[in-house]
Amino acid sequence: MKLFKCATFNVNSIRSRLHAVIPWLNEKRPNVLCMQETKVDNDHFPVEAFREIGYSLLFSGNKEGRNGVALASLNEPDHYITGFPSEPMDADRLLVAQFSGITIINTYVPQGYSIDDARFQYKLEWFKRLKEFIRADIGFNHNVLWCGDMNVAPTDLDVTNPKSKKDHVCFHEDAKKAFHGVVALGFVDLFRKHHPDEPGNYTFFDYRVKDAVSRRIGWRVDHIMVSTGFARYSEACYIDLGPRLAEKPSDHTVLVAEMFI
DNA sequence: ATGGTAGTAAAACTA
Repeated sequence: MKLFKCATFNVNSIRSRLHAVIPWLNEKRPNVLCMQETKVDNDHFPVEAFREIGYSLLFSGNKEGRNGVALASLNEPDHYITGFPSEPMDADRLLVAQFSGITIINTYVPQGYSIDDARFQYKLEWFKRLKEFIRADIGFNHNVLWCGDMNVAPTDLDVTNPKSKKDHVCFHEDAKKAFHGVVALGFVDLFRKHHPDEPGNYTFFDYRVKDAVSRRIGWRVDHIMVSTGFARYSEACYIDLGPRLAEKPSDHTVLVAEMFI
């Protein structure tokens, strides 16, 4: 049995976060790091900084400097896909990498803006499209890790003041239901498996809330969802605040899964 | 908190 470590991190601009990402990656050496909100187009992704410490890179951004997903890995993937099979492809939000025996799905789910906005309906639809994509094109005949910024806090344990957030796009009942629709395909929330009933564990702290981290005002919206069969082989799942200690941290934190393979 | 900050860019827009 070997350990396969997979991490996910919304970097909020990879070029502004290299100083925090590269030292962390070089110290912890996970097999895979999924990144979201890289905010860089494919011609300007800082691949060299990753290659210097022995990581291969997949990245899929856009020309507008928004969104963007990437995947750094110790081994080259056998195969990869960016975006959905049909329009709108959202290649800057979905990246799938196939390694021997493990499929990694890296998503940056649309935030939704406001529950009365068309972008919220787009978010709900996005989960439906993801569900169909996973069901039809990926399947569960092998080990699957679905990682990323899902922009959904699944339960009351996952936000600071649940009563005040019923109409928030990341906590509205419809958002939770859409998210759970994908989960119901056969995923386990790995952080919750290892930390059942434990409140106050957050992966996102709004820059606009003063001293959010020390006051524990945050959201658990970044997740590692593991196919049910594979979830039996987990060793640990934890939030790593390491990159938060750097100057100018991201508003998100790193989430790590350790799997026996 | 009907704020707040940080990122993209080069004035708003998104989170």
